[in-house]
Amino acid sequence: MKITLKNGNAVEFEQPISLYEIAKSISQGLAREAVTASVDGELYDLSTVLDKDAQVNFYTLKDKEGLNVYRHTCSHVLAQAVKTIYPTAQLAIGPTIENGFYYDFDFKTPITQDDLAKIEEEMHAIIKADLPISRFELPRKEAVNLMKGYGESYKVQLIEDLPEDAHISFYKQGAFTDLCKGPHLSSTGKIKAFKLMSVTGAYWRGNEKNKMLTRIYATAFEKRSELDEYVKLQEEIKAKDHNKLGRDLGFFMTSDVVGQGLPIIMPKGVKVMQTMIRFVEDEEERRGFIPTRTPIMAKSDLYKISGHWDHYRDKMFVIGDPDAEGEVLALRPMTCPFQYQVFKNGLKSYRDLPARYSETATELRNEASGEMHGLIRVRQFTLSDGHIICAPDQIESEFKNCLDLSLYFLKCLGMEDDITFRFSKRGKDNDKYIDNDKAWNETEALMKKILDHLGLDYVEAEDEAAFYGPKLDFQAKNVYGKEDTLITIQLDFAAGTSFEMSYIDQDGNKQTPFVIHRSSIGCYERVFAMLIEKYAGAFPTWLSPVQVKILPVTDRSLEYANSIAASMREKGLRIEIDTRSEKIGRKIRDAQLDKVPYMVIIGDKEVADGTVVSVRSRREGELGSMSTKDFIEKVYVEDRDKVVYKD
RNA sequence: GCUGGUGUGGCUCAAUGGCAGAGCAGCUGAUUUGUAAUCAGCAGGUUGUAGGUUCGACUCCUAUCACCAGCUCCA
Repeated sequence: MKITLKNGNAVEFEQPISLYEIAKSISQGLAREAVTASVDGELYDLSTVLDKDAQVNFYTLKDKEGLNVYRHTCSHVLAQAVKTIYPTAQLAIGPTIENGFYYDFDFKTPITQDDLAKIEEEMHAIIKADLPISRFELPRKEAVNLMKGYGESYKVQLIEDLPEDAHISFYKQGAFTDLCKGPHLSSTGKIKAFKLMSVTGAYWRGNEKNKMLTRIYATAFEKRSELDEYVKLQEEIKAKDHNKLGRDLGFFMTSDVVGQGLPIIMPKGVKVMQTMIRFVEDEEERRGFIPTRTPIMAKSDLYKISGHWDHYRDKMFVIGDPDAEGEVLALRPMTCPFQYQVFKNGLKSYRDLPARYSETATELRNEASGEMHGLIRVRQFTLSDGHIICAPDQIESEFKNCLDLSLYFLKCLGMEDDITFRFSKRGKDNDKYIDNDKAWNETEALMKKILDHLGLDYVEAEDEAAFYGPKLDFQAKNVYGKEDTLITIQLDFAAGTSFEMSYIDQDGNKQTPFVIHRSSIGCYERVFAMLIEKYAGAFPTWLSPVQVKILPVTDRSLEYANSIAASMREKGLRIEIDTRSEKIGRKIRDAQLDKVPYMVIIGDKEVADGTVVSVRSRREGELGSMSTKDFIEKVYVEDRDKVVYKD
């Protein structure tokens, strides 16, 4: 039989032979280091015996495949330790994830973070015992019986979902057996470095109607040093968390008496958001958008037409008792139906199309109490919202314009490489979507055509669409790797009809327009949060709340410092002067910690000269002396041209 | 909403049933200083909130609010 390797070389064997022996025949080093191998694309234990021609790739802990096997074995060690300490706990699932693994348990009495040390200790004992790990298979019925015998009802459910004729594999180490597809390491002693990270809740099968289980998150690495490095990295990441840093830098705060999901943006944060908002509004105007200013609440009638009342009433803040007589108002969760009213005011001609409406809109959504997170998920937010009402033959070019606009903003923020595209489509078995197969199929096909024309690199996602149509989502990850939608462009086949919008075409016939929902830069709170993390609070000059801090060395230079500040403010730059009677080193330190892009030191030398300033950059340190005029111009240009640092 | 954790001055943290404390920040004074922390003094707390247990509660119990992690959700 012929075994072909990754490098194209082939090895011949007379007899059936295990993957481990094959590795050994190639190199002792490989046999020592390999932890798994793929055979014709599928991963197997090294103990697997081959008896026919195959393509074989070996993987070590340097490979993602190998590391995953290692971590998955560690998850079995965790499960075994838990079963040893808590024999009544039941096992659910224990997969690997990015950077580690988890295991879900059903504990009879809940455990806490403090119990992790005890579990870790038991895991060390299991590793020290170096139990050999062996695989065996059973037919479905026997597999069910085995797991029933162990009292593992979740495992029984998992097996029962497998096909009738499936041969079900188990892995055994010592007295512990777990249902598992594998592959695994050959013994528990091969685990060198692991750490239990946290204990949280998680629904069985990810369904909130099911029981909540206890999930233990953990990670494992080949070497202790790698684990330490990972833990250290996690701490560095934490330092960038907008929810901490944003508060420390005075960008926002929360208050117990104000309420959940209602952050208060502090003066410095306002400055950053205002800078973005002004920029976005000006650029939108340049690109043909018409600004609107619509109410933040409306009668429930409006939302009934749009369909939101039926779909999302529980997520809306309703004013007045919906079941009583009289008017019921609701705070707006979106701007769409308000802007449709603008379009409906007066008869529209095809010459009025496309009608591009935009608004910096305050919106309110009653998110579930556990969903709020810093500035990323809040109950009141500011959306760069907008709707384009257009003729069907304008959809593609308008869609492209929206995409161009958002990409331009992302570029100015330095975030263009931080986003991925998601083509969000309808879910087939979800009744939240408007029931119109024909319209869905046509609109999704249209969107796909547009995206492909644009040559956009996107992933398709089922069951992520809006209830009225498919959308293109711009996805961004926060500092912990959690993904959120930043910007979205949506096609809506329903609003034209439901809101009875119309325009008169060239032939004098009444036509129903098409609607594109879109956001320029998304929700300002969210993009602000992402930016805080991206720049670790040290914004590019154009976004910095304070762009230059003027530091007089002594009181003698105060007057000159004030005159420089005045001429800089004249240019529209944001300036502060540190007039405290502190030493210059102290003033520099404080300005640096406040992440101000430029410090200008004014001492007797500068006063005597009268034309120069001494400049220090937050990023590059001391820049030396330059003419006041040149420095002001430098900062002004960085501000005007939206200069973004690429470190 | 669910599971778990946390809540002590503006911030970081002490005080494990027995007098609420420190550093930084703040204020006042002195100092007038050249590229990451000058010195001294002063002031600041109903320990998230409301109940309860106790001779006595930051500490124990109950409820509630907020924050954090995760799950679920996210027009």
